[in-house]
Amino acid sequence: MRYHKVPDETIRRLPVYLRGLCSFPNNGSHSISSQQLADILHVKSPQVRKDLSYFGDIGTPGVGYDIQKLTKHIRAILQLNNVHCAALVGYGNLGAALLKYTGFGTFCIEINTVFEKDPRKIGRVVRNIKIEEVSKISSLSKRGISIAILAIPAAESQDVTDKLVNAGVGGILNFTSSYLSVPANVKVINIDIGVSLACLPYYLPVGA
Amino acid sequence: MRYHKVPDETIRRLPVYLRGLCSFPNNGSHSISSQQLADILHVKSPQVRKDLSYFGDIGTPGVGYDIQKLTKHIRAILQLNNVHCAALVGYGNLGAALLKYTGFGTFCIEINTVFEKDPRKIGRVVRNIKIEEVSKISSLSKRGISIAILAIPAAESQDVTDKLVNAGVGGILNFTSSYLSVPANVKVINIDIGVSLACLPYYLPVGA
DNA sequence: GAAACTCTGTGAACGAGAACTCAATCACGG
DNA sequence: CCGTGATTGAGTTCTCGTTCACAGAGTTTC
Ligand SMILES: NC(=O)c1ccc[n+]([C@@H]2O[C@H](COP(=O)([O-])OP(=O)(O)OC[C@H]3O[C@@H](n4cnc5c(N)ncnc54)[C@H](O)[C@@H]3O)[C@@H](O)[C@H]2O)c1
Ligand SMILES: NC(=O)c1ccc[n+]([C@@H]2O[C@H](COP(=O)([O-])OP(=O)(O)OC[C@H]3O[C@@H](n4cnc5c(N)ncnc54)[C@H](O)[C@@H]3O)[C@@H](O)[C@H]2O)c1
Repeated sequence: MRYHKVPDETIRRLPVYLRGLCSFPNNGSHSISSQQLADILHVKSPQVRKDLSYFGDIGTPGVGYDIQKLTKHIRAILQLNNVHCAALVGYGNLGAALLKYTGFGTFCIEINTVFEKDPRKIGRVVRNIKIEEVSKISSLSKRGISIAILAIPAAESQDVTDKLVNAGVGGILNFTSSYLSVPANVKVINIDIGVSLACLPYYLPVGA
Repeated sequence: MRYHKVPDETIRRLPVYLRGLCSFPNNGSHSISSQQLADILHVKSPQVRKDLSYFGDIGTPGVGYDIQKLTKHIRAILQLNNVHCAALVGYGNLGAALLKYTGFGTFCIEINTVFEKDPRKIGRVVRNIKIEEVSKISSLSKRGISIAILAIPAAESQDVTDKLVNAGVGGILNFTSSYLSVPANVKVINIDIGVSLACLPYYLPVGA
């Protein structure tokens, strides 16, 4: 399923809608209006309608959106209907935290592969996953894994990225502070915690 | 120092510029052009000039930007000239990773306070920081701490946020998946790892 | 010291995304 | 089966941010 031209911002909101729908109190009614959805998620209701309208007529005028149908529809758009396996590269401070986290299941994503460079960590088993050495990255395509999470030092990131791309990985979540150079058909999403934190002082009252 | 009207996007790029300047090979030349800076950071050169021009004449035509002067200037804009102490709330998987991380020093930010709810963790000392109980949050204003990092379960986030705001905190880095309701003078920056990860499958080739 | 060259700063054009508005649509009750 | 009320979907406007283009300031060269 691919659609004409959908803003990236819309895609970013879809998982948020999904989470909102899950937590919506299922008191009798089977449907939810764009206004109710907007209230939960703290966006405006025209925003919700516009976002959803990119993907065809999902709602019914006068009623709203059928909760189950909408949920399934959003999952289909995001390709979250079947479980996606993801590979974690770098089992350090951050990598360990991500691996222990169980919340990605909401989005049908499961880390089931871990790569490391440090020989002392290779071979260890965490949450039933055996930590493998980085050279095994090339086997990702065979295993049908096309999502990777990068949690290694910045200096090594481009090198490992190239290996991931060669192994057929199509989406990378990058916690590194480096810019990753990838072919056009590979999607990188960056999370730069340091930069986000560094922005905060700007907004503080002067001298605080 | 406060400026007329600067786009949030510009502020978000300033820490990136800062990091780029630090890593710029200091081979003889004391200055750097908007083009060179743009190349390092993978943005366009007019973007760099526009961003910097919001804050007055920093560069010199025909030459570029004096590296030292520019660095100091950006630090001043972001209020990163003196060290900011930050409080971490929640010493779980993610909190522990953040506390161990040493990279925030680049931006003059230092986590020096940790709050927990779990009695088994309270009192422990990590990296010379004694983990305190959440009720101590109210003492933050006395200690001159106005930045907090939220790494606790979503269910508790609004409650703790209210306490932080009452204690005079003006900036919150929120790793929780909840929307935080705060007064207008408090800045919240959200990092929702789950949502970022959930976006990736959309961009994969269909059926991958 | 003038001419040629380099690079900044900024107003103006452009584009993307958010918010607004309203006609078309559907459920429901009489 | 038609009128009423609710709510969607989409065309339009508005806002924000990026890109462009060029005038002007500074530097170097001869
Ligand atoms: N709180 C945080 O932990 C935090 C905050 C902001 C940014 N980051 C960024 O996230 C990344 C990871 O941070 P961290 O704190 O977990 O670092 P870390 O040093 O604790 O862990 C890095 C791990 O990657 C492994 N590694 C190194 N090179 C590798 C390679 N080529 N292939 C596979 N594994 C390799 C190391 O052995 C180590 O276990 C860094 O880029 C860091 O800047 C982390
Ligand atoms: N990889 C990750 O760890 C990850 C990924 C995505 C999102 N998150 C989000 O980050 C947050 C923290 O995740 P985590 O994995 O570290 O969870 P965690 O359960 O490991 O840690 C939470 C910690 O917060 C403490 N806590 C609970 N209530 C508190 C309160 N009121 N005051 C102070 N401390 C309190 C708990 O005692 C615990 O130590 C969650 O909201 C989670 O959804 C984490």
